[in-house]
Formats: sequence, C-alpha cells, structure tokens
Amino acid sequence: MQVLRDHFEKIIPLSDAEFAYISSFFKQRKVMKKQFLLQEGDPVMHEYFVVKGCLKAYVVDSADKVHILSFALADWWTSDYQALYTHTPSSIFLEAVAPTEVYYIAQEDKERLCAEMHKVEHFWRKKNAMGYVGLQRRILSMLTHNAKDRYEQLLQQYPSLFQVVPKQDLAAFLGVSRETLSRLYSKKSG
Amino acid sequence: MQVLRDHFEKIIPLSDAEFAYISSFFKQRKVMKKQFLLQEGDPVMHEYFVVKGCLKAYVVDSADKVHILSFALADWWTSDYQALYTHTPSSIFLEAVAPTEVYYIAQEDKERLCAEMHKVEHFWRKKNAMGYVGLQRRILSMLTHNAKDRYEQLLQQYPSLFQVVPKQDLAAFLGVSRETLSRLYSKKSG
DNA sequence: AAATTCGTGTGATATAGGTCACATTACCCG
DNA sequence: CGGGTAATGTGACCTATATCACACGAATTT
Repeated sequence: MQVLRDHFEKIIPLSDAEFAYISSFFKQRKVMKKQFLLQEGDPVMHEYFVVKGCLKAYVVDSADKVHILSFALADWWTSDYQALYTHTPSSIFLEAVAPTEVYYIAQEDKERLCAEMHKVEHFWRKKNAMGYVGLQRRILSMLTHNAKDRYEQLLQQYPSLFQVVPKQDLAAFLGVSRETLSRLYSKKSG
Repeated sequence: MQVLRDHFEKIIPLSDAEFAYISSFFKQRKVMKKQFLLQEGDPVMHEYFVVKGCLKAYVVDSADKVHILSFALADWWTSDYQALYTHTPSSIFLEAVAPTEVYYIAQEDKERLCAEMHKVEHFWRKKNAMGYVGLQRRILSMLTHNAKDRYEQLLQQYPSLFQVVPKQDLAAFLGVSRETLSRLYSKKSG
C-alpha cells in the first residue's frame, strides 16, 4: 500500500501508526479488462483508488450510445459519487479498460475516518477541491473548443491515456462520434 | 449574517460563539447590475457567498464570444477557484447579473478556519463534494442531450434563473448560440 | 420623451459533426 | 496459427447548430 501512503502524503504527512490505521479500512481488488466494478442499478458502497490500469465511468443512453463521464488512471479516485452520497443505485458503469488494480474503501469508513482524523478530512477536502477545478476546466473546454482542439488538449494533458484507451472511448469522452474523431487526424491539419 | 449561519448549520451545528468566530472573517459587499467582482487578470483573493441577486462567471474567447462557466444565485459560493488555489491571476470575469449582495472571505482565512475548526473543514468538504457531483451532472447533460433538452433540464432545475438572467446568457451557459436558443421555443415542439 | 443601448426574433445561408454502411486492420483466444 | 471479435478508416449523405444581417420592442440613461 505504499502507493496509497505516498498519495496521502502528497497532502498530509502521516506517522506509521496513522497510516496503518487509515490503510486498515482499505481492501484490494484486481479486475481484468472489460470487467465491471459497478453496473447500472448496483448499490454503490465504495470509493476506488486506482493503483494501476485504467477505469472508465460511463452511461449508456436510450439509443445505446456510450457517454464517458471520466477515466481514472493510476493515482485517481473514482466511483459513482452521486449514488454514493445519496444512497441511490448506480446510474453508471465502472469498467476496466485495461487490467486494473484498485484499493477501495467503504463510504461509511471514509466518513468515519474523516470524523476521527481531521487530517484525513483535510486531505479529502483538498482532493475534492482539485477535482472540482478539473471539471470546471473540462466544461470550459467543451464550451470554448471544437472537437479537434479538445482532442489535442486531452492528448497534451494526459498523454498516457492514449496508450491504454481505444479511440472510440476517447471520442465518447470528448463528445464526438468515433468517425469524426478518426477524420480529425486523417484529413489532417494542425 | 443569519443567512450565512443558516447555510452553515444545514451541515454543521454551531454555537453562538463558534458562529461569531467564523463570521468575524467575512465581510459584506454590494454590487450593482453589471459591476464586476473579478475581471480577467485580477488577483483572486476571496471566495464569495451570494446572499441575494445573481453572479455570472464567464470567459471571453478570442472571437469575443462569451462562455458562461457558472451562475451563482442566493446561497451559492463562487470565485475563480483555479486562480484562488494556484495563486494565479483570474482567468474569468465575475459579474453581477442583477443587484447582488455577497459575503466574502479571504482564501487564507478560510484555510485558517479549516485548520482551526474541524467542523468547518467538514463543511467545506461536503460542499465541494456536492459541487463536484453537480458539475458531473452538467457534463453528462452536455454529452447526452441536445440544446433543447438541456434548456428544459435547466428550466426544471433552476426555475428562478429564468426570472433574472437574460436568454442570451442562458445560451452562453448551455453552449448554444442565442439565435438557436430563441428558435427552440418559437418553432416549438416538446 | 428622445436617444441609446440591450435583449430578442427571424430569415438566408454555411458548416461541423452525426449517421449509416461497409471495408480494413489489429487483437485475442482456443 | 487460424478464426472471430474488436477497433478503426472512409465514403455518401443528413441534420443540428452556427453565423451574419437586420428589424423591432423594452429598458435605461440623460
């Protein structure tokens, strides 16, 4: 669990005892490519920390089209947060894009840790704040840029995504059809 | 500052002394319609809590088009968070859409309050978590719905916006041109 | 109340991107 | 290694939305 400790310690310093306590609430799980951590309708109980691999969180609309809400690479947290916080069934699928290893914690244990250790609550406040800013940037990118520019931004910001995630998934994340995405760099320009 | 106290107490109960301490860090400010709390390039030092009125946060692109990142009605927090956290100049404009009254707190005072009072850190973790979920929903809405559906969702979710905000601003928030928005409910359908 | 400015509606036209259909290639897996 | 499935490329065509231009009425300002 050293990766997890390093991850926490980027924001809050921890003694061995403190980390031992925190980590006692986490479990490990490995999923193969195309396996699910969550499917639509499932109860959502955990938040997942990706150690290696990649998860995609997506919805499927009434026309069976996939829309990707987020990718989670190593060092990212993911879940269906809306469902987690409101105790409603999952409205998303959480699926491994590649062989993936996660640590996960039950929502109630996380709340308990936050209540018991101010530091830990601080950690998650900071994480949430960063996540919020990241989503704002994505919204701004959707409002201000066309498909090609968004694709290039993504490429710049997360080059490692492109080694793991099929282009059709990137298209479903950017909000364009896979055909259009394909044409962006055959027709060429830029 | 009763509204602010009520707002905090929706999440954390406070004694008079505690609230007195918290509120000692807040100041009040009133802005008229079309006045700015932030302009692009300004240093960003505060987070704003809207007591009444409405603020819009937006960017202006190279073609002078306005893209609205968020509206803040009564009981909402707003600022340029990215700039606030990274101590960089504002990249947005924060402008009153109607006569508006805010309480505001310096970022460093907020951090201090969070460090001193676990409760307060809890409050903001919860707020951030809710905000994160809200942005995810907006992204999903942009990915899965066309302009008309998004407009109707917005209408449903924030009916009060429509009494304060001109339609061209709603268009700039939804990511459509004002002309298209105008046509959505003249051509009719739905 | 005249003059500006602001918000809105609407026509004509342009375009980015979507959809459908099929071919091609890469990737698994037995 | 050979067959099947998954991912990608590409052509032809379609559609939602953008853009430009202008008119009109409501609000603000003086």
